Amino acid sequence: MSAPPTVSVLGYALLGLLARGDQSGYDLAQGLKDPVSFFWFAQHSQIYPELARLEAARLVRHTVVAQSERPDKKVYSLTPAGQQALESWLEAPAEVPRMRDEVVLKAYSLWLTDPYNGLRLMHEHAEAHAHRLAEYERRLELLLKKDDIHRPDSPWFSVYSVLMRGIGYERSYLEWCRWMVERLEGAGKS
Amino acid sequence: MSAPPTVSVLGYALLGLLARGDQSGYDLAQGLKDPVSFFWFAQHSQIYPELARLEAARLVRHTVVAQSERPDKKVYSLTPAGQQALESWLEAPAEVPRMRDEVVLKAYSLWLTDPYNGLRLMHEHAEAHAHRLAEYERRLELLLKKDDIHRPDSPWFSVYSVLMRGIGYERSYLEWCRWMVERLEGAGKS
DNA sequence: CAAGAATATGTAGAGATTGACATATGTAAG
DNA sequence: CTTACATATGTCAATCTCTACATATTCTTG
Repeated sequence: MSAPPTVSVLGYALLGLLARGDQSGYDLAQGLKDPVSFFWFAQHSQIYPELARLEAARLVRHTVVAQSERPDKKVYSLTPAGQQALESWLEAPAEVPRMRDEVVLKAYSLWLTDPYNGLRLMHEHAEAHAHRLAEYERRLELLLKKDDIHRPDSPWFSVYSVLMRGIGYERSYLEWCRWMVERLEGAGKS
Repeated sequence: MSAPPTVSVLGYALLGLLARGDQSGYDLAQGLKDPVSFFWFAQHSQIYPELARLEAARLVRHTVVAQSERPDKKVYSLTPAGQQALESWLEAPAEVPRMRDEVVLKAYSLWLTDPYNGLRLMHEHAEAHAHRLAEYERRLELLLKKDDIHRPDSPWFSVYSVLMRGIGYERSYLEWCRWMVERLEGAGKS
């Protein structure tokens, strides 16, 4: 009768990555960059201790793999208990996510300052989101060539899912930035 | 020659709220709920210490106001230095916000589990976002009756701005949830 | 051969955040 | 009269997160 191990959300993120294949902490840190970073992220300094905790809870285990051309690495894999923990988490309801967005927070005080400041801010971020959107759309195009993506039990379906959310997010953000630019330009004859 | 006081983002959120009018810590906690909560939030246990820090840095000051029908309160107001700090922050560039969204993180592992779990998750969140969207749209309607909202130096312009972002966000989230439901229903003949 | 970049794993300290605990007043409902 | 609720302000401990520090290997570039 052990208490169900308390796993942080980062822990579940790592378990979810490991469910797609065994990886080292370094790989996981990279994996949290590429497609995943827009909905979860962490530094390696957070990942290594978290892996140790997951291992102490017997949700993952590792084997040391010697590499001739690189430093040795610890390759982690899910245990059955880890798989089970991941599935229980998936079945549990999730809070409606709350976001913290410093740009929108600035928008809330933009009335205090010269419209030019807002204009600059919105131009910069329009560019950043346009860039991300283009990148996500490029990936979607590649992804659509697979037919696996339509089967909900395929990991590619999940990649497809989160990519669609990323595109929706970036598109709506970009639209907002452009709307802001219009508004601020229309009035900013200073 | 004092070093420029380091203010947390929460600190700027509070300064931004105080720029709209003097308030108590309790009021600020409420203010961080209503229109603001979708882009920033904090508990009162974070707000009171932060106000103390802002006051130590001379960016705000307070006066105790006795109330006959309620406990006394401390009403905070911006100092000139606080106003200045807020404006400097507005002029500084902002990082492209990264989000942490547990729902999308779950979507990334949904391929591991019965489509029914995903379906339930997406139904729940579709409802939550539809509800928020309706609320924001209701507020927008009220707001559009004001004509102040078109002047970028009016606080109502800023409310308009963040409301538009909120609507864009909720709308794109809702669309995604519904898209997910379609996908999962179409395949989930188990 | 020296410097830099990518791989690889960790620790330490500071700061941010949450949830629980703590206290006090006044009003409204039962 | 008792309970619950809204107002009002705070502290504490645990956890999460970030930045910087620390070390070691191998390959590539100059």
